[in-house]
Amino acid sequence: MLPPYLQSLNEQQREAVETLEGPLLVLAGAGTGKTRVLTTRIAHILGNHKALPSQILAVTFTNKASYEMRERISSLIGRTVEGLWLGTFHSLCVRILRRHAERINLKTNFTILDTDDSLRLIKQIQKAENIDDKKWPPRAILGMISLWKDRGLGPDQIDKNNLPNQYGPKNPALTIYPIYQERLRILNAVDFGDLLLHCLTLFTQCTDILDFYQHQFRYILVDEYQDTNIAQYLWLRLLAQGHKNICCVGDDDQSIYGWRGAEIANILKFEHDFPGAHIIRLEQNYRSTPHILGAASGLIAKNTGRLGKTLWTEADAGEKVFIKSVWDGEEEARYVGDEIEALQRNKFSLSKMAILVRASHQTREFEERLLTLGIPYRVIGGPRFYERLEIRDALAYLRLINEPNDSLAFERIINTPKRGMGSVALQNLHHISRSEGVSLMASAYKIIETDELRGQTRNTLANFLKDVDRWRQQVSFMSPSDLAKMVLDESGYTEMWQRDKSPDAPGRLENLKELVVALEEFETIESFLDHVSLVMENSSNQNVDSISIMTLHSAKGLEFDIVFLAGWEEGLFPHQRSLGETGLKGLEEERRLAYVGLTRARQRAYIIYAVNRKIHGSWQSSLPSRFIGELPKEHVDSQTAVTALSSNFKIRDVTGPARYLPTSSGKKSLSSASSFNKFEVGTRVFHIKFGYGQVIDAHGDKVDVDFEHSGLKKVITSFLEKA
DNA sequence: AGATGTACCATTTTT
DNA sequence: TGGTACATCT
Repeated sequence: MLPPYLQSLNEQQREAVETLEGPLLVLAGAGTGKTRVLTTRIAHILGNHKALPSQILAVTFTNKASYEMRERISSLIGRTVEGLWLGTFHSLCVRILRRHAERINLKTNFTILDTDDSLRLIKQIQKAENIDDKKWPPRAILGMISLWKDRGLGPDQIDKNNLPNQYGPKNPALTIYPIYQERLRILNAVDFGDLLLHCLTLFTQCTDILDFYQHQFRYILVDEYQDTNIAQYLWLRLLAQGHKNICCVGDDDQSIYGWRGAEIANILKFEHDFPGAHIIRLEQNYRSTPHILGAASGLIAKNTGRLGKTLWTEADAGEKVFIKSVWDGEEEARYVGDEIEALQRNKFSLSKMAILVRASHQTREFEERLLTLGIPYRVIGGPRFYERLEIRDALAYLRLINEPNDSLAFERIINTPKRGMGSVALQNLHHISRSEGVSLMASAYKIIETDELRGQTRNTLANFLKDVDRWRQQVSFMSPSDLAKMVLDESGYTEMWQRDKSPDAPGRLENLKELVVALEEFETIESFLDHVSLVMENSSNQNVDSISIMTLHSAKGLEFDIVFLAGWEEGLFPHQRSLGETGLKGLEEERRLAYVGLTRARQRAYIIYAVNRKIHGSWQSSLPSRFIGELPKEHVDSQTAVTALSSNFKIRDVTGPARYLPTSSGKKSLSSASSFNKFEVGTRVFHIKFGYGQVIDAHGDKVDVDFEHSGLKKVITSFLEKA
């Protein structure tokens, strides 16, 4: 008799769950239930008492995925599970490093720096080393260093004769990398990449520790294997050498993190790395309609070097992928907003819809439109709570209390609120810090013993140091939440915002309160800071039914009934920068991204492209994305012709920018009988804003309507419904 | 020290 | 277009 959780699986899924011994690679296409396989597998291992929770190591791509997996496992086996090693690579590495950091010359209370801090640090180094930050922006330097780290290379492991980059041999990242690592050590801090790198160092240098974990983890499971980078791959391979029970789930067609060092090659050489590996393919798609699946499959077939899967489904045909051409970004947002409202009227819930964009700045126009329409939305992966100015300041206070050598935190708050410690005083501290190789805090202690600073500045600095000392002494007597509240009050930070007359000051005070509340859930400041640096989702996940806006990258692993794919234009998607340097490789990754986007949709997918787009304040005309042309005709419903006409009409409306627009190209004058015939003269129509009315004149997709309440208006047919 | 003004350039994607 | 780095002002 099969346990109930196995009964509902198909043959391949069940095989993937039940093959418990030896290396296993599950090649799972989009929407084939790979996450389900992973959770069921863990439940199965636990249910059969094959292993204790602590003997299972499961790696997911996001923290959110971990939470969801944990919940599903609990519901499958009917009880909560404690002690699983379930998390992202990063969170698992933190867990290990917090135990053993001192073995590799790192203090266990290290701070985890985010990208912002890393950039500031690099900038400081560039200044000190006289490296032009115009020619070599810190972002580029950090990108280079991160890439090395993603490949598992420390500063002393770089092959100077074989630099894998486009910047050439004079690349200052080479100089900066060792200095950067040394500075991090002084700060007692690590960056994202270090988490993996230090963990690797730990495993290779301390064989007893590696032994211990190799023994402990009897079952290793990895989700989204196609997006592991070399460092993560090495990490996994080391740990898997013990029991060799590693189960990786992935889809080469959904590899979209090549730019971050992910290697599809990892999935291709799995058999080689783990001899005797078993391979299972999941090809039955349970998510999308055949039209959506057909469009996506046709698109991805243009890529070369695929492992190749043939997805199929038993679902009913459903609707074709809908392609819509619009005049510009504004109309795009308007169109999407109107569709959303129409769908809402048909009882679709907002939480089942998503707007997916290529680049995060595209979210803005949609946000504005949804705000005016009063449609609740949330931007996934957008500006986050913990990235707000006031929260970062407050966190800096906590960081400094937790680790006084965290100079970046020190620098952030030494003059916030204003204490009269200006740039001159700070430069003095930096000078000492650099020449003696100590932190800013330590430099401050030194300088107040001297006459380097003016009397008053010296006093304020001395007082600040006393304050920090006092706060540090309270750590063991107060809860993190109470301590934070006290620190914010005593430092004058709260007061600073209370005095501030600007309109956003009250909101900031609210956020600070929210931070204090959030802290209540944590036992130590350190655990809270870990949470902040590793967990990215917005804390304000209200229960309001709302539509999601996000980038295609953030949409990975998610699914929605209705998906709006916006901005499918050459240059934007595929993005110009992905084409330039990496050529075909870049293009294929963009195509996989398009594939990921399409396959998020269960019932209906819209693809939208604008004929004109504003870039850096000036208008540019754009061509439809080549991906649109690559979609099999039988699976799409295109309205290109309608829009060509609409462009001509709209030029009259656009006053300034219209000058820069090209005259319409011949290609778009193809006619399709579909949409604008619907609204012939005399048709009774409904308009969202103007209500009911009658068409009195029609030209192209623009019609004159006599509305019962609003009078004569010229409107676009896409706003209209037949009444 | 801090506030105000001006010139310049550009972020594609994120654990 | 809008953010930010630097220069100049009070």
